[in-house]
Amino acid sequence: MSKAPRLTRGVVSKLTGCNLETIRYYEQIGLMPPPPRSEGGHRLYDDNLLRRLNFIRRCRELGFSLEEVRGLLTLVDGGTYTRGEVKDRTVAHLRSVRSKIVDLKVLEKTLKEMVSKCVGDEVPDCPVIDALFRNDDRALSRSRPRSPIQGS
Amino acid sequence: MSKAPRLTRGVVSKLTGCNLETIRYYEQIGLMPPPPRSEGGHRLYDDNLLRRLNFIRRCRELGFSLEEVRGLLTLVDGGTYTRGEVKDRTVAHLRSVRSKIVDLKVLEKTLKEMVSKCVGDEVPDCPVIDALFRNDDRALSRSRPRSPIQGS
DNA sequence: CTTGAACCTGTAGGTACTACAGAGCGTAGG
DNA sequence: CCTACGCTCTGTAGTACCTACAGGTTCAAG
Repeated sequence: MSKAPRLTRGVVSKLTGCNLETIRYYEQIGLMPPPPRSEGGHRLYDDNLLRRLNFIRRCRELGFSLEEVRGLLTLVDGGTYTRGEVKDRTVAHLRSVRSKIVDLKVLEKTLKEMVSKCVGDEVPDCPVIDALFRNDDRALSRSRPRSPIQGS
Repeated sequence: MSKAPRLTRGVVSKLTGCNLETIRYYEQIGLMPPPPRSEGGHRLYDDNLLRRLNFIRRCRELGFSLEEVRGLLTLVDGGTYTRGEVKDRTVAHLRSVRSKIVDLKVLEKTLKEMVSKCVGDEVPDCPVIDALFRNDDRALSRSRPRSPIQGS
């Protein structure tokens, strides 16, 4: 029998890549529920909480603000929303997710081209991104998320 | 003949969706070069600067930290890097871009399923994201960007 | 030439972490 | 059982990245 490792804050931090202190912060602001504690008061997480934290962390890395993440989590948690509200919010999130995918694919394409050009002898002092991300249609309809991810 | 609109800070702000003050901030920290000024000292941008700001803004929305954006811009600006450095950095960026795309696609799929379930009568108080983003292979190799986008 | 919107600078405030100090818990080794 | 050392606890201060405001100047429409 493999013994299950105690999911303490430090372990969870390593497993998720989330900074140790940030875990406590997310609990403070109510993104993570307060976990059960040991006799002596140490936090003890479980798989559900681990997945939740993973979800939060990845959303942050994808440029969603804490409030947006909260919104997504509330959808999942089954909050006090009506059918219509849930659907509207989900559709809105879906739109912004798709917009991000589009932008990332453009960036991917550009970087890929840069790499292939770098095979040659010279740094192709490329004005590539100049051609990129011109100011297109979406200018006035952009979603403007607020989100930092400070790193360790 | 269509008259070209003067690209003042306010106009640029509206065109890019970037907060008025943030434009000045990016100039302060050297992400945007100081633009030419009018007689009276007002900033006057051009298409290049507009594209650059657009690029920065979108990168931020995609969860890249300011330092990562700076890195990307330096590649483009043709900095003082050697061939090898340029390539290594580009490949690294490419990897993180692809990782983001993967995550976003998972999220897209989940949200899509939620929407389709919302057609019915009930809010399907879905534990969907529970199954999502489990703690997979990448746990220890994650890139941990720092990035906020505060909103308007 | 007036007048109000847009811009200027400097500075203070806000969000989202991140690090530190000083004390307590927990467990492996003796 | 006891010690020792690492991990965790709390509160608080500091950092990164904006965002808003105050008090004054410029610009352009009328």
